[in-house]
Amino acid sequence: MSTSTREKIIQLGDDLLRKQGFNAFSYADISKPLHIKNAAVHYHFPSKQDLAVAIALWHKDIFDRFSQKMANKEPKDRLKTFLNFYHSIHLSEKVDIIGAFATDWHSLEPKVQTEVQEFTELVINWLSDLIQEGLDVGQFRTTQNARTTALRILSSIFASTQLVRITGDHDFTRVKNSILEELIN
Amino acid sequence: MSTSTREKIIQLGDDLLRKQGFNAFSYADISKPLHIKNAAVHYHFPSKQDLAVAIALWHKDIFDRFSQKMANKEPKDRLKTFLNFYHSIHLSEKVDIIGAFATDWHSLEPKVQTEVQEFTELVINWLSDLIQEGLDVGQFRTTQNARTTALRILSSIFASTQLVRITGDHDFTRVKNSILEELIN
DNA sequence: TTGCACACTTATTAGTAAATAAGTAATTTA
DNA sequence: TAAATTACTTATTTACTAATAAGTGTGCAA
Repeated sequence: MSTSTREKIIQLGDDLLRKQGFNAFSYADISKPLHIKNAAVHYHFPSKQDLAVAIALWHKDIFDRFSQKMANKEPKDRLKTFLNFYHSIHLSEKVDIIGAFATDWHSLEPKVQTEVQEFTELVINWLSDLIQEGLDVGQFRTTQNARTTALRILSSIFASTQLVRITGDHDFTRVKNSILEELIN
Repeated sequence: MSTSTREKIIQLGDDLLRKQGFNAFSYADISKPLHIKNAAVHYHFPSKQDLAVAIALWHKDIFDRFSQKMANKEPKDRLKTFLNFYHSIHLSEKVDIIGAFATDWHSLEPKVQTEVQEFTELVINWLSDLIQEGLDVGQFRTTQNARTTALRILSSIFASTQLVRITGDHDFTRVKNSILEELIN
């Protein structure tokens, strides 16, 4: 199964967005490694904002498949897999897509913002459901409600992908473990 | 007491950095509102990276004065003031300086990175000390050590300034309150 | 009063940005 | 097999970017 040029552009764009920031990469950074011309990228995504929309949609798609695959797993394992996923983001020297979009928020067009908002709600709702389920079966403990706990877990883990760029590696594992410890007896 | 042009450039640069992102603003965005020429900005800060250094140093300076002013307050009040400070960041539609620098990390020169690292350690150490002190006097409870707790609080609160750009206002207060509730009996 | 540092402006440059128009070759469809 | 569609390239444009060289006026110091 070969990857289409369109798909390659999205993946490389995502990589650049999360490694350097949305306004720190250009179409030349995409066209050169793919050995195509600037205009070929514009053929698939007329504007950079169109590319941003496609990247957001791609993440929604990946997350949908992820949550379907995890549907029958128990809450604790779902959370662990989620945190391990962020660990792999950290190891690849990227930051989370939510944070990457958030810091450049005011340079994004409404159509991009809407997609990012939908993706973010998808993740928060998935996390909230997971936590509620864990509370119901007595696997988790927390004094906060499910959405608040979800927000704190999400913010802690995605901020960590940013923070450890500054403070260094060891702090990521520290935060990751503390999230689990806090929730699980 | 009038503000020097140099100071105005730093403050406006900081504003733009945290509203739009480091690579989303130009020297023209600074010179126009201040009614000076592009080259005047370059006179004070020859390169954009020099301006970034100055912004980081400015934050170190502000934080030093903040921590001196708070030195005699009890841990609980220090933490509350710290969280309220982030609330004001959120209200002014900015993100935290640490996150703003982190997402554009790979487009920053070493001299900038070093200053940002030093500022970040300053904040983490201040938070750690505050938490340790709170634990010692029985004002806080946590199963984690002080640095881990500091990292989780910092990441939660600075990520929230980003996250609520996407999800909306109400979630900020939610997270802020949950940080306090979790720590204080 | 001379001269020199300071805080700029004027004017320009070299480079890069996103974006588009027009052309081409290969494949698909009618 | 003619026509249209797809996936590009070539070539160019407009606009902006950071950065710099050279000049200007103002005020202070020797």
